[in-house]
Amino acid sequence: MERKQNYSRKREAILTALQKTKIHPTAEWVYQELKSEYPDLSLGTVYRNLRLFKDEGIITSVGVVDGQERYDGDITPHSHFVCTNCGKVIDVNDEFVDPEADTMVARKCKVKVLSHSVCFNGICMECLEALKKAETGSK
Amino acid sequence: MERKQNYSRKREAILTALQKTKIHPTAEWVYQELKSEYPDLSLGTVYRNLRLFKDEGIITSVGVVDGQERYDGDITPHSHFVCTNCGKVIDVNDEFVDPEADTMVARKCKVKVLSHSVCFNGICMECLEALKKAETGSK
DNA sequence: CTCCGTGCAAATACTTTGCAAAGCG
DNA sequence: CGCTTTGCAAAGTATTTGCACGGAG
Repeated sequence: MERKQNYSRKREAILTALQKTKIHPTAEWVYQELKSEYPDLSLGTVYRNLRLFKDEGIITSVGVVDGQERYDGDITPHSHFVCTNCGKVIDVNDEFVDPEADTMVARKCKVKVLSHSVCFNGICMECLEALKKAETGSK
Repeated sequence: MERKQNYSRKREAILTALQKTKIHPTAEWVYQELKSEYPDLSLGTVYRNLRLFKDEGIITSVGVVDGQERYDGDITPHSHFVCTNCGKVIDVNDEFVDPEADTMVARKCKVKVLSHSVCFNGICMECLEALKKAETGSK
């Protein structure tokens, strides 16, 4: 049973890369990240496996930011902050939603609620500083 | 020197179409909807104007569902439910987030929070029934 | 041999953009 | 007239898919 050699090494690596980072990467980022270690890795494989993981529920998606899907290897319940300026995604380690919300929505809308997500939008610290600098510089 | 834009019937129509519906449509839907009244309308114009409205803040986006952006002409604070089976988007007329959440996130993450959104995911009533029917039918 | 995972490239799907023409004021 | 808006089509970008090949059992 020691087919850890070549059995699904790339697949494993894709999952690990995703779980190791906190930047909520795009498929392209994962591809670039692993390219040096797996020079023959193809972008299609990354997409295929990310999709597979998502279907299996072992990873999740933050949604599409600036046209690219952002994946998250952390499936524990938490919220996200997305910078509308640079697209950065930051974890917010809190749940701001009423614990009864899912049930309430299910009853009121007559639907089956499987999950919910909270996303804050705004400007991250780095962009705030950069914008401030640009402003004072130009005026 | 007011920056008033030129009046445009098509632009007006695109906005009105969006505000009149509750289905949180795609650009394509808006295009199809207006095509009969404006036979020479082009999809590019729809995209251009939706983007314009969004930048102006007079419409908003629910996000990308199944690869297509879903727009919302209703900018009053409310939540959404998205059916993961058929992609339908339903308004949930409640705010489940702690009113202090934005401030808390801003302080904790050292960012500027401009807005937040809550999205519930699950199966809508129609899909539930269809799935149930298919199940009993096949067994 | 069979199966699964993959590289590669072509295909697809959605959205944006360049440009000339048309429209508003 | 100057400026905005549009149609059209081409371009651009992200993602998916078809197919044959390679490795493992």
